[in-house]
Amino acid sequence: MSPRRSDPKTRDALVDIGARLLSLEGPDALSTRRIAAEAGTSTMAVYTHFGGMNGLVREMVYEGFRRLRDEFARVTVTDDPVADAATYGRAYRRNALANPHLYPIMFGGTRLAGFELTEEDRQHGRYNLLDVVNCAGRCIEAKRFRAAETGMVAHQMWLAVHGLVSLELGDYLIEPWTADACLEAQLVGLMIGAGDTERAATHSVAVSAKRFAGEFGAIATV
Amino acid sequence: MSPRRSDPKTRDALVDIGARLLSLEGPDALSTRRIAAEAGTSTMAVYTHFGGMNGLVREMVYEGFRRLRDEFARVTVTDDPVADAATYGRAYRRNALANPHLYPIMFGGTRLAGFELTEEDRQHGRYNLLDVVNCAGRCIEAKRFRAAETGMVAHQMWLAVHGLVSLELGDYLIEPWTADACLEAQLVGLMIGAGDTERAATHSVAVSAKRFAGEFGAIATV
DNA sequence: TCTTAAAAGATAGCGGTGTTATGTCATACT
DNA sequence: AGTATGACATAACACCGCTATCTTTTAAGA
Repeated sequence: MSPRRSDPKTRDALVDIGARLLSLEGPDALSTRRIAAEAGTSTMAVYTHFGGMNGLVREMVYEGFRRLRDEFARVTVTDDPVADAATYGRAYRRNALANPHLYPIMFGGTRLAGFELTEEDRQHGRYNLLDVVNCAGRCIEAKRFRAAETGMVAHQMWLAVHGLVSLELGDYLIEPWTADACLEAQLVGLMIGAGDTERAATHSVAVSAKRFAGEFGAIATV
Repeated sequence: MSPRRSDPKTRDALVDIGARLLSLEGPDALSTRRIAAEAGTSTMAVYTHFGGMNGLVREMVYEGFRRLRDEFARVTVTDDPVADAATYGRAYRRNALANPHLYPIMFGGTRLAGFELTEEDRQHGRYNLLDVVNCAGRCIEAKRFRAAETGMVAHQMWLAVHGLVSLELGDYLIEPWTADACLEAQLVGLMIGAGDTERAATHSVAVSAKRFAGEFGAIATV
C-alpha cells in the first residue's frame, strides 16, 4: 500500500553532477548515462526524479535563475539610482560569465538536445527584472530619467546588456571593441538614452565601476 | 589518372534541403540520414561534399550571412542618416525573423550538435557591420551624433538590436513589452544615447518606420 | 580508343544518445 | 505479517554522427 520513497540525496546529486558537467565540459557532456554513472546509479533515476533529461535541464535552469536573483540581491541601493542601474547591468553580466554554458539555455533562443523553455520557465526569468524596474522608478523620481514606463526602461536595459553578454559569450567581441569597452559605452548610452545628461551619466557609470570592483571583486573572466 | 567529379547539383541539393529542414522543423530535424534520404543519396555525400555535418551547417551559416548582407544592401542612403541607422536595425531584425532557426546558430553562443563557429566564420559576420559603421560616420558628420569612434557606435547598435532579436526569438518579450514596442523605444534610446536630441531622434525613428513599412513591406511575423 | 587510377557514392557497422519495457526489490501501510 | 506500490537495474529500441569497406563511375594519359 505504500511505495518505496525516492532518495532526495540522489536527486540533489543528479542536479549537482549535471551542473558540474555543464559548467566544466559544456552541453555535450550532459547525458543520462554519464550523469547516472557519476552518481553511482542508473539512467532510470533521471526519469523517476525528473521525467527525463529535459526535466533535469529545467532544474538547472531554475538554479540559474536563483543565482541571478542572488546576484541582483547583492546590488545595494544608494542615493545615486543611475549608478545602481549600471551596477545591475554589471551584476547581470557577471552572472552570465560565471555560468557561460547555462546562460544561453536560460535566455538564448537555444535548445539543448530538444530542451525548450516553457512559458512558466520564462516567467521565472522575467521575475528577476523587478529589481531593475524599481531602480528605473527611482531614476525617474530623482529626475535623472525622463518620465516613462518603468517596465519599458528596464526592458531596454535588459535587451542591451543581454545583447552584449550574448555576443561576448559567442566570442564576437574582439579588439578594439572588447566586451569591457562595449559595456562602459553601452551603459553610458543607455542612461543618456533614458534621459540623463552625458556628464551625469558618465559620472554615475564610473562610480558604479568603482563600486562594483570594490564590492564584488574583479569580474570573472572566462 | 583522373577521379570522378562530384556532382555540384548534389551539393546544392544538400544545402537546400538542410536549409529547408532547419527553417521548417528546427535544428532537431537536421541529420545526415534525413538529408541524404530526401536528396536521394546516402549519408556519405555529406562527408564528400562538406566533410561532415559541421561543414554543412557552416555552409548554411554562410548563406545566412549572405542574406543579411543582401538585406542591408536594400537599405537606401537618404539625407537623414539617423533614420538610415534605424532602418539598418529594422533590416537586421527582419533578417533574423525570416531565419529564426539559423540566426541563433550564426550569432548565438549556441552550438548545434557540436557545431561551433570558427574565428573566420565570425569575421564574416562582423563584416556585415561595415554598412552600419559608415552610417554612424554620416550621423556624426551631420552633427546628429556626438563625435565618437564609429566602430563603437555601430557595436552599440548591434548589441542592442541583437539583444532584442535574441530575446524575441526566445519568446521572452510579451505584452505590454512586445518586441515591436521595445524596438521603437530601443531605437529612439540608441539615437539619443549616441547624441541626438529626443525630438530629432523620435522623428527620425518614426520616419524610418514609415519608410521601412513602405519599401520593405510588412515585417514577417513568425 | 582503351586502360587505369582515383574519387564518388552505397552499405554496413561502431559507439554514442534519449527513452522505454520489463523485472527485482525495498518499504510503509493495512 | 503480508502486500501493494513505486524506486531502481537491466536490457533493448530507434536514432544520431561518423568511418571502414566496397563497388561504381569518370576523365586523363598512353
